[in-house]
Amino acid sequence: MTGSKKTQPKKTPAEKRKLAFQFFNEIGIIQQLAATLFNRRLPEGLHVSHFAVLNHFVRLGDGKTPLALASAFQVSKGTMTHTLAALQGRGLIRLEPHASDRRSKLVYITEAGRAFHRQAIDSLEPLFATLEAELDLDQVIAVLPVLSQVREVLDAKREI
Amino acid sequence: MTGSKKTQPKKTPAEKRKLAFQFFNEIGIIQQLAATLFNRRLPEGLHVSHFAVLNHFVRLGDGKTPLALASAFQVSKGTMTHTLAALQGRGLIRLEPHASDRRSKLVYITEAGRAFHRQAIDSLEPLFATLEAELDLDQVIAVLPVLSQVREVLDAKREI
DNA sequence: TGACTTTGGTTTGACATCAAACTATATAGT
DNA sequence: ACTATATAGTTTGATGTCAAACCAAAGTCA
Repeated sequence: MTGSKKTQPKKTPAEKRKLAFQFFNEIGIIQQLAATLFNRRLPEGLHVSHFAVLNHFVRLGDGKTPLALASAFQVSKGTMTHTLAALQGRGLIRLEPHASDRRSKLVYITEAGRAFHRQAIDSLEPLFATLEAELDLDQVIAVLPVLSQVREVLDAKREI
Repeated sequence: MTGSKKTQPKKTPAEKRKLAFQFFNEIGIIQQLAATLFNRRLPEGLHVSHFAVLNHFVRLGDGKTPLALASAFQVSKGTMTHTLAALQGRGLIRLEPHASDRRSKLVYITEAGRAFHRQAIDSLEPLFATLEAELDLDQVIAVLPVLSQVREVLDAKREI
């Protein structure tokens, strides 16, 4: 036995490679499907990428520089400029000059931004509810550590 | 005990909800990081989406209609038209009229396409090798069934 | 058969994203 | 201090993607 609970035949390295590839394949598809469902539920003109920034602020605090955000989301500086402009245009964030570095800025979420975030979460509620009905949430949760590990390894590998 | 092997305190539904959300969060980040690394390794001007089509043909056979491909990749028809045009422009695929339905077409991979696919796989080799070195592949593989399940549920939910 | 509907694919207009060029400020080296 | 280099953010041009409008061939039904 190779440590697995199932009584499957031992896998060759090549088979493992293939399955690992399959892992990323599944990840990609899930992401694609989830993002689409997500986007559809998000209010007019708002994109997952916008929501992600607000979500980041709510979860981890605001007052970050655009560059820090770009790096956090693995997105180019230009893209972040664009995203922030959209959020600012809707009054969901506020950009302030950086006290000690006049090249830089600091980004804060506004009250409207928080409200919007809450609303977006709520609009996801029905989707989540049906997912819960059809999925074994405990299994999904059990998988989290592995995902975190993969994410960390990939994160360490990034080149930006 | 709630069925889990770990002796963690029982989770409330709200906590579970939050963790499930976290699941999609991790998925999104992994996808983002992996796609970026992928794209960087892919030869000039080629995109993961292009590679995905070739990969599909190699793994599952060619001779599919554009619509079938669009559906398989959860992408709009227009996007698929675009992707196929790019692939055809590089001579990696060949479009033929559909014998029995003159609205439709059939897409085939060319020899150049296969060669390209092989080359792309090879260029991914070093990346995969380092990933393997830093990850417990068996754990990653063990997670696949859950991912497949999630994918299926989401897939059933799609509205396109 | 002839009009209505459906369906496969393309086109169009909008937006997200990227990489690279650019501007303004900081920092370092002399 | 002065120049050279590095860094934060913006702008630009290209591409991927989407949704919706569009076109042509099928299919339907009366």
